[in-house]
Amino acid sequence: MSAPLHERIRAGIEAEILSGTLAPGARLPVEHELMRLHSCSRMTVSKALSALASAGLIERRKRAGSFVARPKVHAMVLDVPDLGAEVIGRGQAYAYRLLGRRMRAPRDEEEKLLAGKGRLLQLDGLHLADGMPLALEHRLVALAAAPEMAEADFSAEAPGSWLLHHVPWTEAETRISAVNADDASADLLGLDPGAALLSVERRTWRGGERITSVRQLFVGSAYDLVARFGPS
Amino acid sequence: MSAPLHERIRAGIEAEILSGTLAPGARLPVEHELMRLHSCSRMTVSKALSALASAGLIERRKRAGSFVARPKVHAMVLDVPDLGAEVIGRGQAYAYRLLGRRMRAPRDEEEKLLAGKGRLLQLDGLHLADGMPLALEHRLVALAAAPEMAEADFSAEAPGSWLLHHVPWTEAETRISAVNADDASADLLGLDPGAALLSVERRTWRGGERITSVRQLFVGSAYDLVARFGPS
DNA sequence: CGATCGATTATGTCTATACATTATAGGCGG
DNA sequence: CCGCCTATAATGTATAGACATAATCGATCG
Repeated sequence: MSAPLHERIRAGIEAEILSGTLAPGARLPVEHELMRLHSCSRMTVSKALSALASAGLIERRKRAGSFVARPKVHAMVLDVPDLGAEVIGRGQAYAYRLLGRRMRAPRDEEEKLLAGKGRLLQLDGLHLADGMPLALEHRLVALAAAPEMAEADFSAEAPGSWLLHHVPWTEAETRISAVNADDASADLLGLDPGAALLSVERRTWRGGERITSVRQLFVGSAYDLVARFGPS
Repeated sequence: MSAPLHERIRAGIEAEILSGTLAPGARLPVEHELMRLHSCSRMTVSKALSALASAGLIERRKRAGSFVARPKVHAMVLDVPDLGAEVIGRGQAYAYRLLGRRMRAPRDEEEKLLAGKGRLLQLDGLHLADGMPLALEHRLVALAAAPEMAEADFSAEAPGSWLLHHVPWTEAETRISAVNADDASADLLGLDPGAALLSVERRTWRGGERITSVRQLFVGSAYDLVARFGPS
């Protein structure tokens, strides 16, 4: 019942926008009007409007007033799951099987950029759900950014999960595409060659420094990425 | 040079967090300390801290102080592009070719849910970039939510773009997966049967009312979805 | 010794006011 | 009629203070 006043004002205007009562492009009451409506000070309505503005719902223009933003390119929220947690959350047994582990020097420009001054740790593995192959993972880690990783044991915890808990990223970029399985991948995943795979490539940074680069190949029929937008 | 004071304070603390100077869990100076440091009022530092808190970078606890949040970043931002704008942005020519258009009654439970009290408009089409097939689109629109759409002309503007500008959504859910092309789809996209396709299924709402449901099949090798997280 | 309870300290909200900034509208001159 | 220019109306930033709220620490009492 007793949410803060600025929050109630914000929610009220948000509801009017989402319901369409306030159409895109519509001008909403000026701050002094809202002050009068809610019998409060200007700082309070300003706080409500600032929140709406930073959420992209309205646009504020000096001298002109505040307007409902025209919905441009919408953005959605894509969950970046810890794969293990995700599988267990679906009630399946999760396992990670390490297939290969090498420490080596960077081989090309892209890898040099990742490695920085140090060497690279290459980790190949298989994610399993209820014993069935779910995804094939090829990962490169910059040892300069995560030196402790050279000694880590990945029989219990997958590298992705280990990294998330020890060297969390602050920036990341994900590319999602579809590819046909080559013979080796198909064999490891227990599929026919040519089967459709969902490819998720992710590069992560921590304050400008590259941490890791990973490519996960999901069995197309066994995994969906889900993104959402809206009042959760 | 002269960014607002609260913004400079916010940026300063953000930088310390991202660089690791302030480690996760660390307590940061109390508001009165920051007031003294920057010779400003409490409202100003409070504004800076509020921004950091709403961005999830810090956690504020009464009586205890403010702490750098332990990073449990699970979400990234996925742009939902207007496909035409996206293609043109890459410097290619964009076209949409309507393949089929029918008005009909809902056929199953899922479609009934979408249609509401009205009928459905089914639109099948092909997105082209520089004359090459980019994606096959199968769309169902609830005419109850967008009656004007029955008369719209889709030779100039794709249905997705039309909808975005006329009946913008407020909630959406996207499922992304990979599938092998069936014979008909492969033929329309100019691919061999079995080629990997990126399947993007999206359902949208406007304040509780279903608007449209679309499945886009992208040529796997020609299109990447990109998601980002981090200080833009 | 342990549980409870109050004092203290931090954040949370709000007011009233002041001045800065900026885009617009409308007037004024050419 | 057009272009400049200024007054004005809106938001943006900041101050100082008041009271609310919540959690923690420590002291007191059973």
